[in-house]
Amino acid sequence: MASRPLIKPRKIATQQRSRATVDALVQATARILVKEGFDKASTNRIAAVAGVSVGSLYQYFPSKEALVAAVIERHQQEITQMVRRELAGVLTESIDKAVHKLVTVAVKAHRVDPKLHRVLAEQIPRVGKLEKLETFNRENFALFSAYLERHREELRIDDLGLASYVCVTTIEALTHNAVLHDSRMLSDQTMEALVDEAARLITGYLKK
Amino acid sequence: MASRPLIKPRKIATQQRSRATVDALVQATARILVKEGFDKASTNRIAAVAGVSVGSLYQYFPSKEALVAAVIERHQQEITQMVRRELAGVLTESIDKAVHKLVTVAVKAHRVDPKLHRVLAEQIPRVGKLEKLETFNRENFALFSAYLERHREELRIDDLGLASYVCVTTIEALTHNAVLHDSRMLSDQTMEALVDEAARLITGYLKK
Amino acid sequence: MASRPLIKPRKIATQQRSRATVDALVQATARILVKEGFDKASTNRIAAVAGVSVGSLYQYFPSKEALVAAVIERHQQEITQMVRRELAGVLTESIDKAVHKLVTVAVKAHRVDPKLHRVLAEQIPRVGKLEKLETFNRENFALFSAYLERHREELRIDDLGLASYVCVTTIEALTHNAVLHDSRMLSDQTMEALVDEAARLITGYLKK
Amino acid sequence: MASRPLIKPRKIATQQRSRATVDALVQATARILVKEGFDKASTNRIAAVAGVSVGSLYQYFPSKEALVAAVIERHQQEITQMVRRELAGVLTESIDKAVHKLVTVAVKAHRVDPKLHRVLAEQIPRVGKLEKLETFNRENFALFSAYLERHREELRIDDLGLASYVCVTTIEALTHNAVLHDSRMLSDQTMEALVDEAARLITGYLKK
DNA sequence: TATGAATGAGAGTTCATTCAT
DNA sequence: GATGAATGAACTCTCATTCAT
Repeated sequence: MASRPLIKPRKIATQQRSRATVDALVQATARILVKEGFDKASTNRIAAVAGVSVGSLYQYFPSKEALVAAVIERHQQEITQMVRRELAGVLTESIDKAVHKLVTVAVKAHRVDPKLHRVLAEQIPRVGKLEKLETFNRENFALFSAYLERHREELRIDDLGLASYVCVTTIEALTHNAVLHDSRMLSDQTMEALVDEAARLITGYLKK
Repeated sequence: MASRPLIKPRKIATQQRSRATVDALVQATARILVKEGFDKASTNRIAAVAGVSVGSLYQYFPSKEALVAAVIERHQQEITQMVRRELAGVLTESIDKAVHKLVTVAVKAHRVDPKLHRVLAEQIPRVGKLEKLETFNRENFALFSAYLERHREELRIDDLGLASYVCVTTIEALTHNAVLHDSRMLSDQTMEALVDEAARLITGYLKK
Repeated sequence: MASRPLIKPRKIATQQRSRATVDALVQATARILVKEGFDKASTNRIAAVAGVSVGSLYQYFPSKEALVAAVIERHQQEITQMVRRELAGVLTESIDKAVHKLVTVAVKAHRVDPKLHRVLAEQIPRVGKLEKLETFNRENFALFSAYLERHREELRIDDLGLASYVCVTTIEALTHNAVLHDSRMLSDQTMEALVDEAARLITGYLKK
Repeated sequence: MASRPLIKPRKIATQQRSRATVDALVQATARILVKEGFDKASTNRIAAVAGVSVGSLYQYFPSKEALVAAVIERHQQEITQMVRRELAGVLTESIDKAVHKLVTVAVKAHRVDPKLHRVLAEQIPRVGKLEKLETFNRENFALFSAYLERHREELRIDDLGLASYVCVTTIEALTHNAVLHDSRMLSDQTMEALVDEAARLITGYLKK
């Protein structure tokens, strides 16, 4: 994008190419997963869709598992970034607002790529190094703990870790199921209602 | 057709043998799933562990999928029976008691065969006719709705279906995760604490 | 059919039952072959359709091959009987008439059970003891030879065996193909034309 | 893309390897069919005999059926090429000569690979996309029709299609049976006699 | 004798992975 | 590096046949 000198180090060109190949592979994998399901996502097929050879695939990913892991990670990161963005400044907000925002963001997180999310959640066997898909847990657990810590005196909390666990797990479950399974039946209106209910559930639990 | 005392009809002998084979197969499947994971559960291996031939397997189960489905169903039924037993009479109990009981039962349900439950939840690709594992949903959803209906005036409920969804999903998620993932870290004491917290969460949500 | 004494020897009853079972099996085989093809004709399926157990099937037929052979033989015999009936007295007829009758009968023979005939001809691998399906050959070869012998002086024949071979093979081929493959396209009228042509072919060849 | 002398494009090297594999597979199939019959021609066995892996087999042939089809096609093409070569110029020849040549060629066609021809004709179930083996029909039907058309005035023909059908079918049947079944008994001398008889049969039928 | 549950060799096929080019 | 042909273990499933009841 910036003006470039006439000679670029080959290494960078190479790295760019590598990067492009890796991206293409991850994207192809995600695409096949969404469109045809895990069963159809063979390495040969992935390579073909990515426009590279199987050999190249194995140049960049040591196994099929690693490829799927990359898809999961990429998806996770997209979500994490979005959540971080949306939740900036939440620490200083009131409980009601904060919790409502949290739930809203959780819904939004599941809507980043719901089809992919569903496939990852339902079709990928959690075996080997393939971790559980955690939309709203790891990083957000910390965030939530921090919030609780900060507002501790306003809240009715004994065990902070336990409370965080309860809240984060609950929000994750409610929004995950709502978005990924019942979304056809759920109008935006009902979704709002659900968000409100979930917020009330958590708020009631936390407040003194 | 004539009365033949002392001699059992062949059909029963037959049914017994069949039944034994079917049982052996389902058990073998569950055992392999637990001990070695879904990947290792090939039809030949299952038959071998069951002590029958692959042919017999396919005499009773049209596909590998059907076998796994049978394992799921059997597990589901064990849980359902236990839940039914434990929850008899819950309809007439107070909210506090009822909800506490519900959460306690949910924990117990996940402890029926936690290893199997975990494999079923995490390693079985939800593809084809293989439904989601629902420990605490379908039948219990109805039960919960009935409870809420009955105690409606004592409660703060707008949308009964929505409230049921929120409660059932929440209890399921909290207990599922606690039992199946963090159980190593969770002492019985902490578990009790969790149950209390979950109960408080739900109770606070429902009460006026 | 005749009036029967009150007591029949059990052996006969048994024989009748056996006979009935055998018939049922052969019929079931033929039926499955016609309706679903050779691939679907497994011994278990045949037994089921015949209303007996696989065990019984093997009581009467040592192998699947034997069963198919029985179907072929039964079909062959039906044809042979029909041909014999229709061709009685042909020996004394004139060449024109005799040959025309022969061709007509050949067509009729292929129409005894054309669907079965086609399956037997096309789907049954001629392996082991399974012979070629010969509608119009073995017995009729002899008959034809006899005719030629008898009318030798009217005919232009060097090698009687060779002439028989030529005629019988030709008639068989022309009628077989016409009836079994092109019968949809062939109107009765065209069929008649074909019969006439075939007759002319053979007659021209035989006559001085 | 640039001209690269002395270096063959990779594609060709690749194509050569592929081609060799495909050839080996088709040859192996034919060999097994001839030597051991259709029953023994399993895909694994074919691959083994071809000196490649089953995986390679399925890289080039989508099914066992496709492999057999390839053998049939290859055989058919060999025959077709031979027939075309031998029959060049037949259109302008006299009836006697033309018909005699035709029959002679038909015999020769069946002698291209008689054992294979026999297996293909007798053991391959005509199921799915596997067509009838037609040594002397499709293309030659057209050729024969053309001949009759051209010589129509010299001949006694009403229905040209019908006449072609009669002649082609007859020649095919006579030579097929003679070469493939009775060839042990048939000396070259008898074979010549048969050819003469067949030619006389057809000629007599066509001539005015 | 009839039954049908049980057998198990073997079929066709797939696919993650390797490696010569 | 990139290619893609080749690999082959492993899988699901079938079916002619046997044999305990």
